[in-house]
Amino acid sequence: MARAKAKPKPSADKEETTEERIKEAARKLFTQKGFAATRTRDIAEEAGINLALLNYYFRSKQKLYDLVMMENFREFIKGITVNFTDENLTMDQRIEKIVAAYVDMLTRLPDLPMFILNEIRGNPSKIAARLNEELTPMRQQFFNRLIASNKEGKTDLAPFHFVANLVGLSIFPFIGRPILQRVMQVNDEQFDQLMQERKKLVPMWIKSMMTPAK
Amino acid sequence: MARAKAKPKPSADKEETTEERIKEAARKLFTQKGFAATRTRDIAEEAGINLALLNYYFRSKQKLYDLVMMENFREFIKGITVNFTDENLTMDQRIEKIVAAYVDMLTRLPDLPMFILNEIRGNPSKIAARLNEELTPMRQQFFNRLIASNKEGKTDLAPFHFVANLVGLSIFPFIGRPILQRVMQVNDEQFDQLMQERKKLVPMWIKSMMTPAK
DNA sequence: GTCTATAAAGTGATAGAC
DNA sequence: GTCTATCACTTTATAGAC
Repeated sequence: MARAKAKPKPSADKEETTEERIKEAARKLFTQKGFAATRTRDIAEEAGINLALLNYYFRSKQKLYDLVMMENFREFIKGITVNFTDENLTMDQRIEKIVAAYVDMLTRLPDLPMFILNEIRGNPSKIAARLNEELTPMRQQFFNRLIASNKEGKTDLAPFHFVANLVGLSIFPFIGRPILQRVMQVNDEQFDQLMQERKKLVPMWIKSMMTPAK
Repeated sequence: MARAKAKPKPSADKEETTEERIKEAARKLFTQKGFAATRTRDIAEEAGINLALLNYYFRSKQKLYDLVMMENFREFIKGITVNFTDENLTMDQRIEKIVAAYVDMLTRLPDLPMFILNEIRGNPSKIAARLNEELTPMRQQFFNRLIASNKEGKTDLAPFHFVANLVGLSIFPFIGRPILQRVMQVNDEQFDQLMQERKKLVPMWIKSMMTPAK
């Protein structure tokens, strides 16, 4: 959303443009602290540029935030949607892929889920449209497959509980990470190790939930 | 933390004092939108009083926030701690009580978990002290009991996974409620019904995790 | 494109009348 | 105790020089 690009800096390969530097600084701070708690001055400082440049490239704080927010949002649901479009997988394989995708993404971007959840809480309708737009085609596929799975007598779990459990078991440890690590006295390295374990454990647990021992 | 109490309003039973009205208005907005996004003017309006009164009763926005935050925090961990101090319960009964306590509390106070999680993310050290203080005695009891449970051959689940699963399955549906309700097309009444179901389902699932079918 | 300086608006907090 | 009016400071955004 830059106004002009007189000198797009055709310099070295790895060097990023000023516009990108600002956007990435904004993403870091917005994602960490939210819209209200982030000052444009902090973004400028983080990007190593002057405050005026921020308004030169992006018209306003709000515009910059909206841009970052939409990109974050797309990143967040990417991992989920991809693994539902592959027709050649069994339900069990799909579950394994989804859990692994979540664990990998959240290990990379630990602040993303809180950002998304806060954003949705603050602007239910704003995000809602985009959310429906992105997920609706997948939802139909998902329901059909779950119903088929039910017909085979594999489970009688309500779809809501199934999704809540799958997503909760995958995402919650990252959301509650600060509390969990402290209470359970686990360091960063151990935490990552435990999350890797969960790639195998969560699908196993999900399966055992569907066919309860009792 | 009122400065003066010249006229404590000795009026009718149900009528609340101005100080309480302000605090409850502050709790509502702070819990919903966080510290930075909440303006003292909004709190005053929500409480139906003038802005100056807020500073009369509570010295500053920060002081008022700290007060609300500590009370929220205490409320949040109350449900957990209570059910660990009762010596006359089996581990299974304890789990049932914890899940039920969470579901009931979060049905009443749906914004509490996000508030706590945001607060901890923003001020790791500030909360950390109080968190340790409140939970340390319980943690030792918990570990001992879980180890005892392991010795009986009931489970070999790592304590971290056990806690992450128990808390995640109980709390996550409330945290992800806006997304879950939309994606799964569940209305408010159905949601409450599903949460009541989980009071029985979650303990069952936790048990089945400990003795995997495979 | 990038900067300095400054306008314009927002927000927390207080003084002082009642 | 409660209000109105206002100060003091912060923060976003823009104007204009380079």
